[in-house]
Amino acid sequence: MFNSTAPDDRSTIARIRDSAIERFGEHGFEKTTVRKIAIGAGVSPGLVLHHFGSKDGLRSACDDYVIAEYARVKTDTAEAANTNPFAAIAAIQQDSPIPRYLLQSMREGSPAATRLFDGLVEQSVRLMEQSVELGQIRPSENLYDVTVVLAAWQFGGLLLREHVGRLFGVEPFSPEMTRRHTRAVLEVLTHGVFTDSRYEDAWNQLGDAESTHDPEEG
Amino acid sequence: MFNSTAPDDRSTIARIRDSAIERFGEHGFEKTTVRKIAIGAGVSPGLVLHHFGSKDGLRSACDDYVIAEYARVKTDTAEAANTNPFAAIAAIQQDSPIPRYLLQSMREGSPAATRLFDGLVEQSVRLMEQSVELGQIRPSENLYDVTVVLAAWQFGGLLLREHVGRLFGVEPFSPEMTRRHTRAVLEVLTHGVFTDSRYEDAWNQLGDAESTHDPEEG
DNA sequence: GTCTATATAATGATAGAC
DNA sequence: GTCTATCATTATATAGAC
Repeated sequence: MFNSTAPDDRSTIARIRDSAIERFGEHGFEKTTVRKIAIGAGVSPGLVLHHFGSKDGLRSACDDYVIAEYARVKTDTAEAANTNPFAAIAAIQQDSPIPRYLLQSMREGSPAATRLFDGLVEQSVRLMEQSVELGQIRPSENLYDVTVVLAAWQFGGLLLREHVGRLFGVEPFSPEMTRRHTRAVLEVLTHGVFTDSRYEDAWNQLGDAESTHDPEEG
Repeated sequence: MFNSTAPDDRSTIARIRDSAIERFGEHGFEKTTVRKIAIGAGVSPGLVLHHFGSKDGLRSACDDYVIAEYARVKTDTAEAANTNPFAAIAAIQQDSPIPRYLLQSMREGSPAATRLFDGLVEQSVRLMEQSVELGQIRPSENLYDVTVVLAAWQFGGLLLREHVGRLFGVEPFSPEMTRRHTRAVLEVLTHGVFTDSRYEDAWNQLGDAESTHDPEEG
């Protein structure tokens, strides 16, 4: 899905960029050195800087490429995204360089992360609204907030997949992991976890009481 | 809650440790230098290494201290945790050095993060089981998996609070942020987001079909 | 315990030959 | 375009004086 380019016809610049994406995604920006990237691409360290100006320039080029590539794949699978509101980030869940890079960006808070997160939420909001009209998603007065929280949960869960895998006793990217994770997620998103609305009611009453005292807050 | 020690009676070692906790939590381990820690503690860089052996030794000492301190505070607020299953990590949600350090550890995947996450899940599992017996939490065949996922969501949402705050249009630690975030979370955990169980049913049927073919998987 | 001075290693970046 | 050689900086860590 993310490896459409054959290894032979890649230009030197493309090889450097791919080597950087792989290492930035695996070990993060700080711990990845220009030398290691050069070795991975089979070139000298000087050439890396010659082509991209600086390490930051290289990162920037990687950001652009990865986001464009992600958008391309996402468009290709748009049909699936339109039938299931949570399939939108399915492409990012697999264990390959581009999803890893995006997840690492999110972890490090790099500029690409903001673009990615905002873009995903924007799309999810549209899908949620459509799904409400189609009767698939429960209507809500706070649909936007709910969508943002769901997006944060999705990415956050991905960020902590090593921990989840460890506690499940399975490999973080194994089919077994996906199976159990999806089952638990669907259960919560279908039924919630509380037996009744006592916590929600208590919270709403708290908000009402506060706004009675001070309409500006609450 | 986390600043019970007066500034005057702190030993030099304690001041160095606190300076390190503050900077590791704020900018991460990699980007924090021994020099900056020394400046923050008002000592020379040499003294930092003299007392803790190495930067890694210092990190380890910070891990131990922070986890112990977190456990202490958590014990102090154990009553709250016993009445609401999601108050268990309330202490970590505030904007002070120890929670920030723990969150940063989680982000960087340091050893402390594993200890923290596992400990939190272990406690949450007990609370969930109690809450099911008390009729507050919906019974589930996959209660453990659900608990792990909820823990990952909680931490993950915290990790991405900058993004959530930006999309909410509020400061990441403001009362407004807490209000809207809690409201959205309670809504999802109370009602779920789907109008019916079509997705869950589809998934379960998929699992049944697979296990008919191969009982080892599915 | 605490400091200054320094060793040592690694990094991003540059210069110039080919 | 690509390399080798090198610079300047910065980092952790150590040695020894007080």
